[in-house]
Amino acid sequence: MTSDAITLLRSQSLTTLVQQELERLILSGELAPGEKLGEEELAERLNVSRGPVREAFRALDQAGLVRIEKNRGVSVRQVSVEEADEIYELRAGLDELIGRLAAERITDEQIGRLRKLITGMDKSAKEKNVDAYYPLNFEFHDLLASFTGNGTLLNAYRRIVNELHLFRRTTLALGDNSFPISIREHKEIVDALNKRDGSRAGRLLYQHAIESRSRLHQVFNGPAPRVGSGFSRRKNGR
Amino acid sequence: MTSDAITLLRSQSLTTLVQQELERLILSGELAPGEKLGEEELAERLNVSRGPVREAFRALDQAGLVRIEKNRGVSVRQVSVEEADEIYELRAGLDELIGRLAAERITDEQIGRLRKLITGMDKSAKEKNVDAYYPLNFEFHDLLASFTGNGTLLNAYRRIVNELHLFRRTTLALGDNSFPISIREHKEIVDALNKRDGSRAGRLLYQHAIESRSRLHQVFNGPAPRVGSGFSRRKNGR
DNA sequence: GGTTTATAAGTTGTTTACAATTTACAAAAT
DNA sequence: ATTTTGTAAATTGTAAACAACTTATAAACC
Repeated sequence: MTSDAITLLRSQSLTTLVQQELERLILSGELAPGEKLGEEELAERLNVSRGPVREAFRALDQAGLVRIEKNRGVSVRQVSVEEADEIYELRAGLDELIGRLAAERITDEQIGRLRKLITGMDKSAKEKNVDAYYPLNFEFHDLLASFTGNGTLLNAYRRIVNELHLFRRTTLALGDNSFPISIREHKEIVDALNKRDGSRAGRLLYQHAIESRSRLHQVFNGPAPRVGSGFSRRKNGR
Repeated sequence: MTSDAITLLRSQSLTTLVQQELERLILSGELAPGEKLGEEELAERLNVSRGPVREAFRALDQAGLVRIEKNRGVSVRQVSVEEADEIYELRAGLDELIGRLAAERITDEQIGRLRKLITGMDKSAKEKNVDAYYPLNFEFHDLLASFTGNGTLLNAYRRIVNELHLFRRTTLALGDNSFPISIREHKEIVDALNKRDGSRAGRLLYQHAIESRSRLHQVFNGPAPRVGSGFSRRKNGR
C-alpha cells in the first residue's frame, strides 16, 4: 500500500529517522560504546545534513545512549560498572512493581505467550546458544512490562533496559560470556502470575534482577561488595 | 571569580542554556501546558537563532516536557488524568525503593535535614499556605531520593516528578486547591528511617504516593475507580 | 448561504555558509 | 631529546537562507 508511505512521511521527520537508526546501530553494537560519532561523517553516511543529526544527538543524549561534550563531539555512552550496578538496583525495583501490577491485569492468553517464550529460552539454554537466548529473555520481560497496562512504567523500564544493553556491549567486548541461569525462575514467575499472586511475582522478579546484578559483580570484582541487606553503592546526587 | 565564567562558557552551549531556561519556564508555569512554542518567537526572546531552540526541543521532548508534532510545531506537554494516574503508580514504586535503599545508607545528619524540612512544612500547613508547603515537600522527597546514593534512581525519580509537576499546573488552572494532608506521614517516614527500618519506610512511602493518587481521583472522577488491590488503569503498550 | 477551491501568509524542515574551538603537527627553544 | 609554541586542518557551534508544509483568508461554485 502507498498509504503506508504517506503516514510515514507525515509523522517521521529526518531527525526522528536518524534517531531511530542511530539507536539501532548503538544497541546492535555496530556503533560500540566509547566510539566517537562525527557529525559530518554520519550525515554523509545517512544522506542528510548535519542539522537532523545534531537534533537526534540531543534526543539520544537525553535517552542516555550517547554523551555530548561541548566542542569535543559526541560518543556512544559507556556505562561503567558502578552505573550498571545502580541501574540493576533500579531495575529490580521496577521489576517488582511490574510483577505486582501485571498479576492484577494479565489475561490467560498473555500468560500463554509468556509460556511460549520460556519454551524457546529453555531450548536455547540447553544448546548454550546465548545469541538465541537473549532476545527471548528480552521479549519476556518487555512483554511482562507491557502487561501492566501502564505505558509510563513501560517507557521507564525500556529506558533503563537500553542502558543495561549498552553495558552488556561493553562487557561483551571484554570477553564476558556469562550465561543467565534463570530458566526455572521464569517458570516460577509465570506460575505466580497464573495464580494472580502479585506479591510473590513481584518478589521473584526483584530477586531475578538482583541475581543479574550479582553475576555482574562476580565477573568484575570477584565477590560482590555488599552493604546492609544486599546492596552496594557509591556515587551520589547532592 | 572569573574562572566561574570560564567553566560556564566551557561546558554550556546555547542549546543547553535554552533547554534549562525552557525547563524553568515550563515548570514554573510561565509557559502553560498546551501552550504553543513558536521557534522564531522563542529564538528572538532568548536572543539566539532557531537552531539551538530546535535542539533544545528535541531534548525536552525526550524528557517529557514538550510534545513535537511534525510540521505542526511544539507545545508544552499536557498530562492527562490517565497519564497522571500511571505516573503516580510508577512513583509509588520508586518511592518504595527509595525508602528501602535510603534506610540502609542515611546518616544522622541527613535525618536532621529531613526533620528540619518537616518543621517548615508543619508551619506552612497550619497557615494553609500551599505556595510555601509545596517547595518544602518537593525538597523533602528529592533529598530522600538523593540519600539512596543511587544517581540513576535519582534521575528517574526527578523525571517523573517533573511530569507530575506539569500535571499539577494543569489542575491548578482548573482551580484545584487540594491540600496534601500528609504531615504525620512524613514524620512516620523519618522515624522509620531513623530506626533504619527499610521495609517500613518503603511501605510508608508507597502508601504516601498512593494517597496522592487517590486525591487525584477524588478531584476528578469523584470516587476513584479501583481494580484489584487498589490500582486502576487503562491504556497500554503492545 | 454554505461548501469548496485558490491563493497568500506564516511556520516548520532542511540545507548551506560562516564563526569559534579543538586537535594535529611541525618548528623552535631549552 | 624533550618540551614548548605557533600554525594549519578538522570539527563543532551558531546563524542565515531556502524549501516544504500548514493554516488562514478570500474568491468561486453549487
